Amino acid sequence: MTIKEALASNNPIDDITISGWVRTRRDSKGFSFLSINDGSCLANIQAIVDDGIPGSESISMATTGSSIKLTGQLVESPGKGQSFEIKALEIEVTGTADDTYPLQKKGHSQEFLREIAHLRPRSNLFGCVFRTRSRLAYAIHQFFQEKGFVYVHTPIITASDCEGAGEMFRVTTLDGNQTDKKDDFFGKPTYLTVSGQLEVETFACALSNVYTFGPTFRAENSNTTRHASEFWMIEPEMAHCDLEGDMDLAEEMIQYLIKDTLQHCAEDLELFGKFVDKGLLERLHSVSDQAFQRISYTEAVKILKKSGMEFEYPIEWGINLQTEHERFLTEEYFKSPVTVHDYPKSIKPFYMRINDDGKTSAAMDLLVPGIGEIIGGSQREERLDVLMKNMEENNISKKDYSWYSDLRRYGTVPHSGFGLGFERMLMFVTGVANIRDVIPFPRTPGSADF
RNA sequence: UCCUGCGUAGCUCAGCGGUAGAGCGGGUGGCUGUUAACCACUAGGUCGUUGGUUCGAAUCCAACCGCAGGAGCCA
Repeated sequence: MTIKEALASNNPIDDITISGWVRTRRDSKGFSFLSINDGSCLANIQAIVDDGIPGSESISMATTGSSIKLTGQLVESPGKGQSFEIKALEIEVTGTADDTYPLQKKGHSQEFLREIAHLRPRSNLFGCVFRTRSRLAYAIHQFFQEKGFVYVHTPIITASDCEGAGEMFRVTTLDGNQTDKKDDFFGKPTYLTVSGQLEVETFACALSNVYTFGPTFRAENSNTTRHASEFWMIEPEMAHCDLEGDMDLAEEMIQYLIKDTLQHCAEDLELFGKFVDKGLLERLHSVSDQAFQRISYTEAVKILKKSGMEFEYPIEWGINLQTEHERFLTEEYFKSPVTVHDYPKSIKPFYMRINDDGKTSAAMDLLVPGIGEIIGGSQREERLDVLMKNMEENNISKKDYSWYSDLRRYGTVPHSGFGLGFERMLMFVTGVANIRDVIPFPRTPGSADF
């Protein structure tokens, strides 16, 4: 039985077996108390082990970090702090942990725990983070599946080196002496994907509503709390959908995910609210209940200009919003998530649909307090002639991307989609400020341990 | 990649030119239905690395390495 199940019981249980890892042991003359955790939930279960029961001679080996198996009874606890506890009838120390075990009863810094990423899931904080991560992934599938979206697995190895964005990781079997790319495994240069969007568009133009959810790789040398070289991304793509519908879906999804987490990860969120981010629960409730703000890029620039704020980078129509601008909009001006739409076309990639004004693209970014951009999306250019012109202007090879323009050549439809950074969403939901602390084994420039 | 800060015991940190310290954790003993238990005793350190200044460097300077935060890029 898991500890979660045992603790959920309202009645004594005559015969119970639990297995887990010792968090603390408190010895008395004649008996010992153990706090045991198995990761099924945040809470530990307390066990009392009397001297003389089978296995009790090994109680001194049940140190912090060791693994044990207990058989006994679940009984009402005479002590304060827990309603039920286990009265052990038999104990077995499955695996010992000597005094080099790095986790202590006391709290550790997140920096230290990052260095022992193989043991940090045994800490309260990281147990909560990774249980929440699992539930959030499940909720994402549930959200799309309930709406009839089809889950598409786009390739991880790709020859599309474009989107204008991001440095890519080369995938190659060439050794140092071979230089001819024709000798490489795929006969041409290949990379790890930076986005499944272009490929998933082909499925949207067949199955209508689709989504991807998979790993994504960026070889950018970015060193921030919200960038990783390997992360997970969700990319829905909808046929017969314009930018308006795209923004509707993005906002509905964010609210759905927050509500789901509030409902199913209450115990974990309570810990985040207590130790990570005091305002977390209040913010999550307000975000899940209130309508999001929605403004055009042009309006955003006006607001920033009129704000009277001294920005390090003065805002001007035509340049991208800087982090400081985004933070001002979402954290100070609106104090809520903000969707900014219709950006200048010059700062957006070739596949985004050009608006009728000829100056802006049907693009949108969803900004949230504390993190900034959590979603980036657009309506795609569905007109063949306009797309070809965009490709020319952006120096995109028409030959390499003929399969992409074919979608406009054969039965083209208006379609839209966006990308949600999974870890950024998890950061928003948990209040954890560093992306390295919401990924089991984070990969960042200069660091790929474990 | 740029800017800033920080590397002292297993962990968190104090010391900031003159004999390396505390709390927690570990070990030993005691004690109690205990709750980050309590009490006593105890072990534990090339002060990130290399070089320089100085009679003398954990302390001042430089370079390098590592980590963190901010910026750019983005999700």
